[in-house]
Amino acid sequence: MDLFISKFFNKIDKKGRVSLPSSFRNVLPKSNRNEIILYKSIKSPSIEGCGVGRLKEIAKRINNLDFFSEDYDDFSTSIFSEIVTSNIDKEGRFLIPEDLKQYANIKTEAAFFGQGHFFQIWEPKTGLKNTLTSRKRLLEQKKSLRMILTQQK
Amino acid sequence: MDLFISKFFNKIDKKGRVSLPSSFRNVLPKSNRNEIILYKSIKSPSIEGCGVGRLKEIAKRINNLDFFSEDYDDFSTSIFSEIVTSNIDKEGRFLIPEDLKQYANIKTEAAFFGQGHFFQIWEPKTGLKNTLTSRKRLLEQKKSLRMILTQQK
DNA sequence: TATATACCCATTGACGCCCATATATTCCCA
DNA sequence: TGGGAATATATGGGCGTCAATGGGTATATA
Repeated sequence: MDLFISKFFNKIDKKGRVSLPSSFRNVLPKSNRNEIILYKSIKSPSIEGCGVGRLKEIAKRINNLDFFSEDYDDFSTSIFSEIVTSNIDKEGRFLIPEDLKQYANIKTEAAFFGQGHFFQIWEPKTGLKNTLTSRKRLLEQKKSLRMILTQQK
Repeated sequence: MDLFISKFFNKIDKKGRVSLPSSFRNVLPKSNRNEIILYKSIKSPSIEGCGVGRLKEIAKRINNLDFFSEDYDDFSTSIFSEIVTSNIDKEGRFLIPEDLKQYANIKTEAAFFGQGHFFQIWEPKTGLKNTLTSRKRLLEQKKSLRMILTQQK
């Protein structure tokens, strides 16, 4: 499986380490399994993460913008300076930078939610609450959801 | 990782030395890890820096501007004539020239912001303020930011 | 000679690597 | 097919290494 799916709840130890769920580790390319990138989610108080390969794609896209435009700086600043890399140790653990933990209000436990091509890290209670409201929103538009689910390609 | 990413806040000591963040040093080519170039940013009160190899890329981008426009001369002059080189010592530190420090209003601490193929050095508070306004501008065009971050190839 | 800069050494704290354990899962063989 | 062994995962902790920082001294340059 090459997608981040399912959810996991792991503890953060005294040193600040937390295990990246094993199934998530397996999504990372064999060529670079010991590094991930993390950044603040735009839409929610959570951290988003994925393999570094994605970053290179992003870099390429930004590089194609007009170098002397204001947009270039905005993208470049908001993305490159806000993204951090984190190394995964031999046991599959990594460190979440302090400011990101604060942003997501994460203290002693982290909830990992698969999102397909990336994943989110939440404070457990907040994350669970979010899945509920998220699902509720979907059910309120059940009709369109059914359309998507049953639609044939 | 071969990109300047994330942000770091380092102190400037009595001798004027400041550590180039370790991860930034690793971006510099192994062949020339003890020299960087610095110049005043055109768009903000900050210093931009990169490895000397990047000079060619800068030249190319300026060359792509309309040769007979006013911009051409202005950019060309403001950038090339202002570029300085700085040596990195054995401990990974370098000196920021006095006029550049003044331009960016840097006193005792420097904030390094990754920008992909180059980096910026800011007075910490000013730099943080800039990331906020920059992000705000982008959120006003949320769609385009999401495109860059989540778009699949 | 005075000032600036490079090299050397030292300190501190953070992080990576190694080893250990407990629990869960898979595998294998009788 | 049941049970035990091997394996994998999450978690805890010791310790060495490296990054950031401070300062002394030599060297160079004006």
